[in-house]
Amino acid sequence: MSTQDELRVIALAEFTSAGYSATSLQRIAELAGVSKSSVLYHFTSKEQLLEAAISPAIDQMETVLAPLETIGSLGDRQRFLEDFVDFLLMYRLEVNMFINQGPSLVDVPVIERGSALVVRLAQFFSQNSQSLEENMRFGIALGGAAYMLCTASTYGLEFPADETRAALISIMSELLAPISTR
Amino acid sequence: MSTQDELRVIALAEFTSAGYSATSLQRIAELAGVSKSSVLYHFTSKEQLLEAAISPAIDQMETVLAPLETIGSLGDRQRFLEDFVDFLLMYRLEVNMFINQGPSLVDVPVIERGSALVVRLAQFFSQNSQSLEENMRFGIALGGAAYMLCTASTYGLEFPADETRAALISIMSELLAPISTR
DNA sequence: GAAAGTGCTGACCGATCGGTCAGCTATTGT
DNA sequence: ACAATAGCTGACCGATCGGTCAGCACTTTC
Repeated sequence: MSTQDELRVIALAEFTSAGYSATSLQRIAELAGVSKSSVLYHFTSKEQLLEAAISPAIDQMETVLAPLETIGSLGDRQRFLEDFVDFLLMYRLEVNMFINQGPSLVDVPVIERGSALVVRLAQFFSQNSQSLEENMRFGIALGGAAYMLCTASTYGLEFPADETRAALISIMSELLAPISTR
Repeated sequence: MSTQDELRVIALAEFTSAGYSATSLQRIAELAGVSKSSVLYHFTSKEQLLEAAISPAIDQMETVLAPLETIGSLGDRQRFLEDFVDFLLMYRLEVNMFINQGPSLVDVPVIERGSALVVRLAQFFSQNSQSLEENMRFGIALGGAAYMLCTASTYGLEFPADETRAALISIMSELLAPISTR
């Protein structure tokens, strides 16, 4: 793995566990075994390092959300939900970072791009409905999944991946059931 | 309201929205219209200000969790859930702070006190059970509620309090249903 | 009315922050 | 053989961080 990739991985892990502003470039450099100057050689600024760390996840989220408006049958919905859960599992660090620290990282372009996607997703799930409970179901499913997927590993709880996936699909489809069966 | 109380309220709001380490004492002082020295007169350190800001919530959580082990009937469980939801609503800023930033604030005494309470609560909901899905249901309910209660106000979504309460009780009791009806 | 205490302040401290820059070494292209 | 480029570094910069301290204004106590 190239130094640049290594730095991106290390930065993402630190940003997620300690918080973006609590993580110094010096700290990232030490964990990677290089100098702070080297970090700033590969990335022009701390903010650009953040962008590089989470933009692949936002790109993938864009792809996953692409077929959103064409969803028709219940099968489509189930398929979409599974794809979305797979996305959450694959990019759980980035998602957790975005969900938990996003509000404090406004004006970072990649964060705003992600926020727009979440808004679009939320609108789909609450379209033609002002129901408070349905909005809350969506928010709890999203925020809860993000929380669960990261604090589990933080607290040392290791779960088998496929079992986690099955449980997550089950819970989220239950949470969103009143919406998808309307 | 005394200056000390004002500082606590302002600090809590800033810590929650911008993050603990991203919030400077200077910023808190400016928002309160006093000098940074004045902040450090009322609170001996930034960490102690954090303690003062969220310890009332942890105290209340201790009170709410006190009857946990004596819960027997389904009525007890419903009553407990409602009390817990009321606690979440009353201290939503503190809970959000604790859930989202807790992992990065280890070794702060009040945070560890809160973590111990969450562990106790999680153990109650998963007692005599190693089921992954039940653990995830609890985590999603807790993390999702914390996320929803704060980002709702962050994104400008204002909901009537009693309706929010009813929806939250409904969703959480559904999420924890497989547990409480075992 | 002196003494003590409360609330608050500006000046100042060392440490650390993100970021710049000149220059070193090693590889690559011609 | 030589120039160019890539990767990386230490020295250094101004700004800001959390925190200390002497002292000011005002109120309370005796």
